[in-house]
Amino acid sequence: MGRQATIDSEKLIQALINVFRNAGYEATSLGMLEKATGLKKASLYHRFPRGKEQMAQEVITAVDTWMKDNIIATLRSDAPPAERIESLKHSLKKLYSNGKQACILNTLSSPWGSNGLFSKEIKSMLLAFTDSLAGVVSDAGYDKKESCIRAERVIMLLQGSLVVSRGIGSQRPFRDLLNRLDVELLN
Amino acid sequence: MGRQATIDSEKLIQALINVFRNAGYEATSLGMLEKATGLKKASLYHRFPRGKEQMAQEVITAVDTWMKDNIIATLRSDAPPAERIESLKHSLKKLYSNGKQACILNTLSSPWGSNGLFSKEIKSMLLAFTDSLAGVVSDAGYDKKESCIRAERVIMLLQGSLVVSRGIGSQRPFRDLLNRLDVELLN
DNA sequence: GTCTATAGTAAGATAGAC
DNA sequence: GTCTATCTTACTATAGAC
Repeated sequence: MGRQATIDSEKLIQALINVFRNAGYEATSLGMLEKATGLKKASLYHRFPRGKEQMAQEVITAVDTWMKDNIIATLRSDAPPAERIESLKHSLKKLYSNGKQACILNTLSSPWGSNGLFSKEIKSMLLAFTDSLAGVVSDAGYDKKESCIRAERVIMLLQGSLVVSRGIGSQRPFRDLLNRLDVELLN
Repeated sequence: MGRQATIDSEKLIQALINVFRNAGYEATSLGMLEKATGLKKASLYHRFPRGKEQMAQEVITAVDTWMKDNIIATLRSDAPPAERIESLKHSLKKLYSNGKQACILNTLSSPWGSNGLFSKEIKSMLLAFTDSLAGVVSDAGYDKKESCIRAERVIMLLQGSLVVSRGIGSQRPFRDLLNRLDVELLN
């Protein structure tokens, strides 16, 4: 066996996620990634030979996996709708540090018609989230069309609450939304 | 009189706005600004001696003025609430090119606790927008607390619809929200 | 697997001619 | 007021020692 890694890939990818989602792709420098991971540039290139672009790609992939394993899977479980929503609340609270962290789907998204590096993954995650959430509303007795409207509205409220929370420097909008989640969906 | 400017400051600032709001501050390069304005670096420095930072500052100021003169002033007029909302609809449609353009309050905002360059202005604009919108709801007969909740909710829906529209590459979420604006505010 | 050192490139910013 | 040319710095990326 060769030398041990000074940071396991789990913690490593988590450090990378935190930089990219707060700064966005272009604003993220290797210097920031060095500081966040405790690894020097050359070491980062050893693990990610294609550099910054590869790091961002693996970050997006890790987020996608986390979303599927946690958010989506729970929303598609066979628990009662109210329970699934309660579970979603806790996942979102954790994911966004109760409103202090931006959403990476927002900060890594690119301008219209620019074929951004992560456009495909971002679109796919937003649609999967909306679709699985609509399923919960549908299971609670609403028809398909109304379920889709409510699900998409809650996704917009979620993204908007993070934008507003960051903009005014208060976690309140995000926290308030979480407390109203069930009402917004099932009322 | 000296030589004439090849681009008047009105068009110039508009070109700068379009770059900054689509790319964000860090990702915006002088090269992009050269292309968008048709002016060379040195000419941009002639008009904005403190460079990129000053350009972004004047961009934010211009947006702030536009918001006050259009959105806020209209929302605070003495027209019937339904008319003011209808007017808001058209302002937003124009401001965001019917959902194709991101909101500069989102793309220029900085991570939590980072004392971003534009934090003060962004917060002030979000609060003024929310407050004036709450006034409309209040004039329609709702009590103060409920008016604030509805106003903030619509601001979040607006920001969220722009995030989702960009994320999935469709103007539909933004357009749908505009069509439901009056319902969301006045029920 | 991690590091120091360095090459190469792009960005922000300035000087001076016209 | 705008330009070309240049300076300086910061960043991405690589080479090679340990």
